[in-house]
Amino acid sequence: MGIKQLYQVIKDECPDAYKEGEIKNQFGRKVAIDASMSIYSFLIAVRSGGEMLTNEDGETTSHLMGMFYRTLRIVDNGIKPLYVFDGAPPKLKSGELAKRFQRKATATEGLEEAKETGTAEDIEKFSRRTVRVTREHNAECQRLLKLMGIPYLIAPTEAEAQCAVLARAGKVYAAASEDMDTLCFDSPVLLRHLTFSEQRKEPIQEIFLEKVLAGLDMDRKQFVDLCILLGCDYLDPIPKVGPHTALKLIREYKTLENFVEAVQNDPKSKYTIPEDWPFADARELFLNPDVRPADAPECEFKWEAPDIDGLIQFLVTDKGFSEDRVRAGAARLQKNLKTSQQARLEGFFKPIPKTEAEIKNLKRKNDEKNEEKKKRLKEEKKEKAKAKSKPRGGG
DNA sequence: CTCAGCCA
DNA sequence: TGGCTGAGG
Repeated sequence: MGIKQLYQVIKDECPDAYKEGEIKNQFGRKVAIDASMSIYSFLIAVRSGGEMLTNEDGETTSHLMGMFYRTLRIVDNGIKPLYVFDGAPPKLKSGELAKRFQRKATATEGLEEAKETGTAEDIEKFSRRTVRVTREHNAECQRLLKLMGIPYLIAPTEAEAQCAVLARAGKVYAAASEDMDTLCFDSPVLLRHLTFSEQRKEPIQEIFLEKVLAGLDMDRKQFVDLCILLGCDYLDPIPKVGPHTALKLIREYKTLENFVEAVQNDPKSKYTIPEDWPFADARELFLNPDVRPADAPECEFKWEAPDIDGLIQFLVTDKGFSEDRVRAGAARLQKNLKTSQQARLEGFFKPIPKTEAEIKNLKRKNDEKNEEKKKRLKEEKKEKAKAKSKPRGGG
């Protein structure tokens, strides 16, 4: 889910706050990945004939397939992934969870109905909506990662928030997520489309929080308020408030307190605050999430050699994977561990010293690029507006 | 989802 | 090489 429309706002308001590029540019970087979110998407996407993959005993293997091959691909690109699992859900989120549960219940009813009367596509559609990540999925993926030599940690509550802490502390370069929420948790850098960029033609987006804040001319608190207005996972959206209005409202009222008060004091206001709208709680969740500090012993992690025999036992013997493929995968892990050691020895990760003149030159080039980007976006916008504008409005 | 194999 | 398709478990 995430913050609806936030990317659009950033694109419009602060074009220098993000970069788009290839996965190769991420070589040598450590990134924190929300494991539970990934598992969810594997359960939905890794299917054959609409059904999840299973071993002979009927145990689901989609999550292991996805986790195994995606991690290999990331590692092949010289990226060092650290997976972060969700802990307990935060209290406020239980409201949202209840809603999801309800959706799941209705989807299950729908599934029964679809099985009676519907087409194969209907059945498939409903079956995808009922997906839930279980304790077992998480535990099995943790076992897999351990065998692959890939580090992971379990967050006290939300993985996204923990990823952000690690990025903020410099333990990883960025939090990798599709979810724009990560910026609200104060991750300095957010990587989007890290994985599906190669297969599809989409570029990797690299979003820089500092530049977002500068571009919007907001402090973090205002930014979080903006995101809540745009619509977050925790709260119902306010009708009639889209990206444009949300921005305008925060600029005008500065805080959600002021805005809500203004609406409630104005019987003719065109906005309606939902019945149960604990925005201060939601804000608190973003500003002070329950996380492990980055220097806690639980946040220690390192990349190790894969346990090949263990992988064969787990994936081949227990889960029915092809031995050749698993061995080939393990070899890729070993090979990349070596190349990254080599790169370190050769000083790849050391910052390259720059003279004053070089720095100045880089800055100038950067500014030029940003100007170009701004211009280009402006023109795109103009053309869009032209295409939209009606022949005559009257007046 | 990713991989492997095939074909332009 | 790169896009497409079917298999993977």
